[in-house]
Amino acid sequence: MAEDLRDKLGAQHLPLRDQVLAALRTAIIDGDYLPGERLTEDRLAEDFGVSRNPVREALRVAEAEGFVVILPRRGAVVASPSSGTIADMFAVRERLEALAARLAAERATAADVASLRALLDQGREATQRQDLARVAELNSTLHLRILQISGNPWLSSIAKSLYLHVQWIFRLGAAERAPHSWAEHIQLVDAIESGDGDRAERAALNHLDAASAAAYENAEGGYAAR
Amino acid sequence: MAEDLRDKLGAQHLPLRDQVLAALRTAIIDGDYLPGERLTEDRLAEDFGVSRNPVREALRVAEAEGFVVILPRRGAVVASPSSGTIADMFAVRERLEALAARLAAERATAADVASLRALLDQGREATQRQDLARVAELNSTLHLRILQISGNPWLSSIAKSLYLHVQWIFRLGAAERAPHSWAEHIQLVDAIESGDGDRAERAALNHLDAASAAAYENAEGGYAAR
DNA sequence: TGATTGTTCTTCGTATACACTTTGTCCGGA
DNA sequence: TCCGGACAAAGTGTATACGAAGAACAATCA
Repeated sequence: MAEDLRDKLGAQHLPLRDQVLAALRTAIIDGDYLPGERLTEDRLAEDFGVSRNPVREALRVAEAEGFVVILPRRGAVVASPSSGTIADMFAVRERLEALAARLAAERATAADVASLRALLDQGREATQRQDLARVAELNSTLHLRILQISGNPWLSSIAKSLYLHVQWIFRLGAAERAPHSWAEHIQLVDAIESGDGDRAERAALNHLDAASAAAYENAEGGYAAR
Repeated sequence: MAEDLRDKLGAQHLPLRDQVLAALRTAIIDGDYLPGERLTEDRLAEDFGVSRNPVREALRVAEAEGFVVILPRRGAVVASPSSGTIADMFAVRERLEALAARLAAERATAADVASLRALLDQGREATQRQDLARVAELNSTLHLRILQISGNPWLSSIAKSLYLHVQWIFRLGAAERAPHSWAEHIQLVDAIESGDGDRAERAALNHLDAASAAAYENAEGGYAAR
């Protein structure tokens, strides 16, 4: 949404609130703050070495993004993704990523495809090295790249936020599926390169189905603390 | 997302920041603050009769929702929806509302259908009275109700936010299409009542196509002030 | 004319204060 | 022992003030 303005002037200054937000997100995703855990403003301020104001502003955004729940007069707690909402999430993600794949197929330039191919290569290599963390990282990068190629800012920003939640939900456990899913990625990029929107959409749906099934299995374990 | 917690205790206290956010959103949607207009914290604080703190927190959320753009060290301006992003918006909305219609068809209870029918009746009546403002309002209510019936909180919250932007984009101009779109609404509710997911999805897509075409025509005029 | 400088506006972050809620603890009485 | 209320502690919600730094703009000077 209007990135054109954003990098005019006054850019490159990262307000503290944004840094706090980023730190808070990763802390939640990484499990440093567990679902259900109470997040008092003072404590966060101390953890991040800032005053209460930046923390408060970051918390409001984190709430809008669904990472925390704020109870009036009672403060914030880390949200708890229930297995019900996992299915819901994938239902939405399926639609969105299918659209992204179609748009990407219709709009991708040769350079776009090349960058996707490069990611695939790195992924294959990392898979051989059994470097699962790296594979997971490349996995995210690939999906976000496709979103970017789709050229639809709404799609991009919404799916990006969803994607963060996906990572949160199975930061553990799903790693072992990564090598498997990489084969599906190749199909997806092939389809995008072909420029065939229908085919790309089918490939994306196929991938999402498998991922969703895996997530579901994984979710049976449960992760909450409370 | 976790509304179950929300209405436990400490509820019913609406923090100022939420009131400010609501007021800000409607002010932007209603065109009181025009796209491109500068929003200084002091001014907003004065306009709403509060201190700067609640305003700042509301602004961050408004930014996350895409209503304003914040330039570091320069402040906030009302976002400008370009006709490019209108098409993008409808592309996303199409997918999401199609999903919502399908889920609603699959999950709607008799009471749900009855509430939709009631809205249709009110809409027909308002159309006869030529009360376009009321028709537009009922239009929103209907769509949001379907989202709610879908029972998917992600879908609901994302689509709701998109919907606000739709209203923003043609708060004027699209009103005259409302009576026409009402016929499509009846098709949609019929399909939901039938419990046939495919049919509901087709009805939603049909409706969205028409709305998107109308929005596009309407958008040619342009609305920005800058 | 064009570059530089200085002033002003505004945001950003910090600190502080205080009212009000919620929560937890303690104590006395049944 | 158990209950209930008083009381204190913790934490949020809001307001206010202040200093630092960036950005915009006008005035100045070459």
